[in-house]
Amino acid sequence: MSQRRGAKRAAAKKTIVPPVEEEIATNSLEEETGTSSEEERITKSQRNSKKQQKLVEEGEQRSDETEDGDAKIENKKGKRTGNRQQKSNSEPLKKVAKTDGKLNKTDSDFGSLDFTSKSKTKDGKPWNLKISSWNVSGIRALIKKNGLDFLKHEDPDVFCMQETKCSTKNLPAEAIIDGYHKYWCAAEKDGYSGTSLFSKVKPLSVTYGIGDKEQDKEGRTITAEYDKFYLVNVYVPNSGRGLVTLPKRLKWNQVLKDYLKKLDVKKPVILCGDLNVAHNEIDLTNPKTNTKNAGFTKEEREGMTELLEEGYIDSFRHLYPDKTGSYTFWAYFGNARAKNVGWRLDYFVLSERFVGNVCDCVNRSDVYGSDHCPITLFLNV
Amino acid sequence: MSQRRGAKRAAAKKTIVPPVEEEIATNSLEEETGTSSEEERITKSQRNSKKQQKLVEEGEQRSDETEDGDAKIENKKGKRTGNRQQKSNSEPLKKVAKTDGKLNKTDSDFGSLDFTSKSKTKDGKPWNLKISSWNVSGIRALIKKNGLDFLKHEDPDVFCMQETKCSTKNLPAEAIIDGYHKYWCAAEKDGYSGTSLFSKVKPLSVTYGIGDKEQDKEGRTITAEYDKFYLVNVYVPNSGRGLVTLPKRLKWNQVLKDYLKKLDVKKPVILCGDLNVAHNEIDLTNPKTNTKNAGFTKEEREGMTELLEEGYIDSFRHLYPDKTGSYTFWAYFGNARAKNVGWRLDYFVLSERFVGNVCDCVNRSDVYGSDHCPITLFLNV
DNA sequence: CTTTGAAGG
DNA sequence: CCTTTAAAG
Repeated sequence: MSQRRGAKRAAAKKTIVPPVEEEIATNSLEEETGTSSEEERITKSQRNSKKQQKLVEEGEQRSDETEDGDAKIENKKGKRTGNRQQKSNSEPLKKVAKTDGKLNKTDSDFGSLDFTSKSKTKDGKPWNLKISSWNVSGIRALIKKNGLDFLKHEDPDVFCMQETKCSTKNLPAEAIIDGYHKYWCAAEKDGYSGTSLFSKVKPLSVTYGIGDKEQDKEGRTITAEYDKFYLVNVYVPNSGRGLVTLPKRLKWNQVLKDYLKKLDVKKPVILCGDLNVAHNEIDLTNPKTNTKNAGFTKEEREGMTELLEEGYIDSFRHLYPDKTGSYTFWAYFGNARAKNVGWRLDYFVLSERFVGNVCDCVNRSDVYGSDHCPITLFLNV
Repeated sequence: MSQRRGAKRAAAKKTIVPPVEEEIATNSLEEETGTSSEEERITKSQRNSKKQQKLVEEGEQRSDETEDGDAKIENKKGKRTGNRQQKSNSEPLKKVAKTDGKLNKTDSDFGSLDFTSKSKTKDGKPWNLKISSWNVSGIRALIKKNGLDFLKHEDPDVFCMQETKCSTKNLPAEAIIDGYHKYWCAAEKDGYSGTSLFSKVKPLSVTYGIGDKEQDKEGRTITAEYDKFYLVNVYVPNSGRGLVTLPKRLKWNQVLKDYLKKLDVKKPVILCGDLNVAHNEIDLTNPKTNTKNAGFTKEEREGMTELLEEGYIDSFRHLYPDKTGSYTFWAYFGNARAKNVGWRLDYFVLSERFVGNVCDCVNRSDVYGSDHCPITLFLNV
């Protein structure tokens, strides 16, 4: 069953129009069926020039919402391979979270958290657009823990996920949140990586990947074009234990930088997601002992610096240059989260010329369900 | 923590002596340290002629019980391999069963079950020896479900397990049940197959395998020699989906038959365990639809027939020739157990000349925790 | 420590 | 459907 969304907004913002269709893509953007609406309409020709898009596929799938607003998706019977029964497409998850055996906290106390914000731009303009980003570390596990209840409370206009770890054909029905246009970008490899973007307003265009044949197999990037900016949702490759994939990661950094540069000449860019690097010593609890570990090597940190030098701002650090102990990731082991032994790996990085539009940027460290917490950006656009 | 055992015996039987040591073997029998006692003493020379025993191994391990009878075993720190933390040897299991998400029943209502028996031999002699056998489908999972509480209630003199799926070094402390001599036979492949034998009375000898180099890598057989008989605990190879391992299985049948023959010339044999075959149509719910499935092929059934023709008795069927609907295995899927759509795959097969010693043979179909249920043999010896 | 999928049942 | 492991984080 789809979630019912209890809107609860503090400041004024532009009206959101519900008419909706959904896009699910495994490393590719599928045809749209629904009609777009409102001011941010996009022409057919615009949408069809999907440069980065790669059409791979099997198991394609789409879902249109019903008139009463309840998400309903096709329920094809899974084909049998031998005796092994395959899960049907997007059935509700049958299992609930095994709260019993968990050693780490999984439940958020949403009732006691405050998601409101009266933040304004430097010029005093109130926020009217909210973007959230979350490395969910497996959307199916998150759903079992009721982690997507976050959306009921945060109610962002745009929601970006990383590490969904779910092929399109295995998406549970609970992932089809009502009221958003939904875009899925899965890795070729089942259960690995994967990103998703939910948007109340239909983007002018949505593309997948950063134009690198190899890297784009891993479902790491979704770009949504809006009237005033590009939003790029990324899950940057982890450099791995023993830094085995550091070379791949550094190459990715270069390709991403080039990719953003091309967008930035057209419109301001908002890059969000898990950048898999703590930029400076202030961005993690144990800088001294982690210089040889993935996420805090010299090379990764320099990559972040080089990116910013292209003309981007780390919005959180821009607003809170001296704030310590504010992280977005805590290892599952060692009771790290309870001790706030963490890393700031998730960012909203935006074009310098857009920084005047920023109202606030917060790390939702009290929201559980993953080893990362969500982050939220408040903008006036 | 080790289990405390609440003895509750209905009929008289010979006294059991507690002094205890333990043997844990990965495909091999380790040196004993404890002193054997009582009438069934075994000479050093006898014990050292372990013909079938194969000394492979790594990760050897032993445990001696403390004076107050509480099982205590060495707690070597797991060595680290890279960043990956290995579990320490035989620590108590930290996680409890995820009762939440289970679709199948896992808890036995021991309080309402009757494990007593007034059964007698044909000649009217009361039982004085009880042997239980259970394919536990993963001893660690069973323990999380408190499945070994079965022992507190059944309180057998000998307990045979199949599919322990646990290398010796990963055995949880809860597996070290007090009051038994314990023998473990694990497969070379971690988490696969594996058998165990617990005995209140120390066997005259214990050997592993059936004398086949290949087959004996899989930890499928433990033979315990007693004064009056041999007890052979087996986990017969499954023929697999699509019968891919049927040839291996048929070879196994031959080797086992030859192995038993050699024992049988010395003493009567009791073969117990998961024979992975439903012998006749009466032994499964759906004989018609399963003739091409592992466990009910012509070849497997004939293998069972050929074994019995060597001079053995299927004790359950001998006692209850027409009893229908009495099974020892139900597939986890399709709610099979609740519907009693099952198979009789677990047996006590014994030498014809020993059948006069049988008092009863029962399938404990109300004991949960595995896809098999325990079976229990009552004997007068 | 946790999430995936795979093999095996 | 369930239990194991391996790979990845």
